[in-house]
Amino acid sequence: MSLETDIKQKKFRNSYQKLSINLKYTSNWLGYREMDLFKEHDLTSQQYNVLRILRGQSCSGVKVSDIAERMLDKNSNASRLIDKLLAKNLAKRTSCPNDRRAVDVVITDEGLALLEAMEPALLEIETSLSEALTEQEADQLCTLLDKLRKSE
Amino acid sequence: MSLETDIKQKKFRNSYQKLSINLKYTSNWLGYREMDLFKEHDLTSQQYNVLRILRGQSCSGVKVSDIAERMLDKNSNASRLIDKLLAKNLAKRTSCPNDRRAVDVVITDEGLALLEAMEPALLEIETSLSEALTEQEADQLCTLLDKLRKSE
DNA sequence: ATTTAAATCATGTTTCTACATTAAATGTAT
DNA sequence: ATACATTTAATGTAGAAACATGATTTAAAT
Repeated sequence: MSLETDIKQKKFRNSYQKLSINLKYTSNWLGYREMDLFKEHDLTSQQYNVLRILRGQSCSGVKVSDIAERMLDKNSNASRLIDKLLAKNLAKRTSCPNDRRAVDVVITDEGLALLEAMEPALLEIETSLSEALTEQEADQLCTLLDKLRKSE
Repeated sequence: MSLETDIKQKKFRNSYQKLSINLKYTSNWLGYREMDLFKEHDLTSQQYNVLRILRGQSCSGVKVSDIAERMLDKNSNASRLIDKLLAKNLAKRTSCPNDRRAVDVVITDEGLALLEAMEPALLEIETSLSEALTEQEADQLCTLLDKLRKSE
């Protein structure tokens, strides 16, 4: 369905307003698809996001402030998100010896296993996207999104 | 900045994973820009979204269920959002005579005036987007987003 | 050395979201 | 007409997010 019929709005002020609305709508649309999967594993999408970041640095551990910086949703409270992961044994905190303000967070084996377990379903979502867009189109979309963010 | 440097992730599983992340990241990026404006007028982006929907049907009024259906964020509690707008005199409820279950919501003059007052700043954001993308590119991006949502 | 500022993370509080439940009105079939 | 299901909106509640503040450690300035 086109955006117009989806949200029942016929006219837009200009191409950029339409783009803004479409971008948010499509991002939410995809978010809801993933959310079902996250819920099955008792994760929020933010918690998953943190786990993914931790896996990317699983050897060394990541400071809380670095996690916050890399998160897609900048306003999230990384400290509390990590509390949740801790409570589920998906991550662990280790105080950083050379800077006692900092806290290194590391993903546990259990956390890695959870990500592993979710992989097939995520791949399935990605495969379904590949039915709609060719790889070239997906790359092109990415390039346009990157370009959009260049504006001040 | 490219997505890779923004979120400090070098490698992606495939083009579609990268697209998923980029889509969410870019949507949030734009959302934050608008949020500042909304806050200045004591609105959340959801409340603004509802006001925009109401304006689109300002003559007739919109049922709560229709608002919920058209919202970008489907899970929002339209009923409570409307409470907030009511408390600020931006919308009013009128019970629907031919179906007493339904409640028609109408935007007030004050609501219309608020939208009017925000228009210049929103246009400014859109103008800044036009520095990054041509109109053709914006349309192309829209088309690709529509196409993406066709997948099941 | 002492003071000041900055960085880092945790916590308190308020508001919002997600989900289930309730309540009333309407539709439908017998 | 009655019974039962469905639609529509509001509310109760737990949990999460948003935002401000506080506590501790480090770095910088004088």
